Amino acid sequence: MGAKKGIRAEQKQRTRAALIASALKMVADGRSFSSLSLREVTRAAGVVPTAFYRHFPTMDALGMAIVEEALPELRTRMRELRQDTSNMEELLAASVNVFFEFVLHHAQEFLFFGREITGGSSILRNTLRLHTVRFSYDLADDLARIGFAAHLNDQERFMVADLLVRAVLTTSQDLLALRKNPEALEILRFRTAQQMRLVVLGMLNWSSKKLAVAS
Amino acid sequence: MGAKKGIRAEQKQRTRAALIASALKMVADGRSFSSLSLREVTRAAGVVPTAFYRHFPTMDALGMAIVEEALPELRTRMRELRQDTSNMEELLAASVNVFFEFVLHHAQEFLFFGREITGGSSILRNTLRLHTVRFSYDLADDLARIGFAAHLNDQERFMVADLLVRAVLTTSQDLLALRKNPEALEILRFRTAQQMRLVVLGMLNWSSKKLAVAS
DNA sequence: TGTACATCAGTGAACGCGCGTTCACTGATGTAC
DNA sequence: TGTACATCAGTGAACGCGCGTTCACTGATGTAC
Repeated sequence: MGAKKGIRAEQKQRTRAALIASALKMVADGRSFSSLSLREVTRAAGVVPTAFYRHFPTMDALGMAIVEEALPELRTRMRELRQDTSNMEELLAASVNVFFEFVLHHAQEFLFFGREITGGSSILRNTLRLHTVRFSYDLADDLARIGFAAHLNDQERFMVADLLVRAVLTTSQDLLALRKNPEALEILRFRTAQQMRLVVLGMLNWSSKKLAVAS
Repeated sequence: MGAKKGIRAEQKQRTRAALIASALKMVADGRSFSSLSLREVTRAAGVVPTAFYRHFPTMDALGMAIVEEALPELRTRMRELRQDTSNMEELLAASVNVFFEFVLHHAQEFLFFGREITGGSSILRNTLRLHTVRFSYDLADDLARIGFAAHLNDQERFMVADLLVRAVLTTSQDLLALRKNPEALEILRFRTAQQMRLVVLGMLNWSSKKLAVAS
């Protein structure tokens, strides 16, 4: 690993990683990103405050770097998963499992995302929302391609995808809160899979007409 | 209004309201609650910093006061709504409408809730999560009572209620972002109602068995 | 390979500023008689 | 009603502290010849 970048470049990259790791750790420990000070972050990373500016112009820029390092990977992972599964029940289970594993393996990053998608920095907030909408567009595309949603129009497919994405993404915070409790984690995983199946059931029975149900 | 509390008590209550209003305004303007300083809040409220302690021991206590003043009211409102509607389609439309109106009329409070349910103060975060779960339990109860979900067991009814509550509550941030754009607001309202109808459709067709669908 | 110069990641002192909290206070409001 | 004392919401000075950012610097790494 690490091509012939030179000793200086390697060391710089190590410091950059330490700054990111320190900020992530503090947010994962319950702090909000917008209350972190540049001095705290550099102190935890073991460098002097002014060294920060060699890597990022502002704290927001550091936050953006965290987003861009994890979310594109999850996006690719979820799309690939949907390329080669033909059974709907398997697809649902696999989606929930891959998502849960990814979140658990990137726990600090997801605590950060969940916190900051509604957080105090508008640039971070908007970037995270944009990434979320991208997941929904991807899923809407795949729904059209796979064929289960052929009886829906584009707007309706996006509506379904948006609901699925929201339902799954909002579990990530609960998921991480239950990280140390395998039993509760299984209950959440089961319920999330049930909810996705419920949505898919609704989709399969969907018609644009109103429900003709009265009590 | 304002019984015989005495001049002093009235003035104290007015200052307290000014502190809450100042904090809400700053959060609604994009700040995160945990980055607000006690001095900022008192400055905006027009009192001296030390006057704060006559009303709240800490900033967190002020945040808790905001939660307890709005969420119980919404809870009551939603429960009452579900008491006397027998038509499912009407019930869905009315739920979305009442929720949207309530959020739009308590815009600052909901910007605060949406921000702080994942925010930096663990006591605020946990209190907001508790209130959310209460909404789900209420809805699960009502699903059992109304009778559309008689073929589901308790766990399944909670699962459905949890999905509906999440789906609706997570729109509140988008809703508020679109506050000044009636056209986009209508699109969101329409989509949210569609999503609730989709979930209800899934519920009506629910069976605990796996989906027997392959492409 | 050896030398002389350039680059630049990280240093450390210094700055002015807003912070939360303490404390003794003031003076209008409330109460006991 | 009038008086004398008690209460207490809000004041204002003071404190020590951590903050972001500036600046001139050092010395190891990189490069040109």
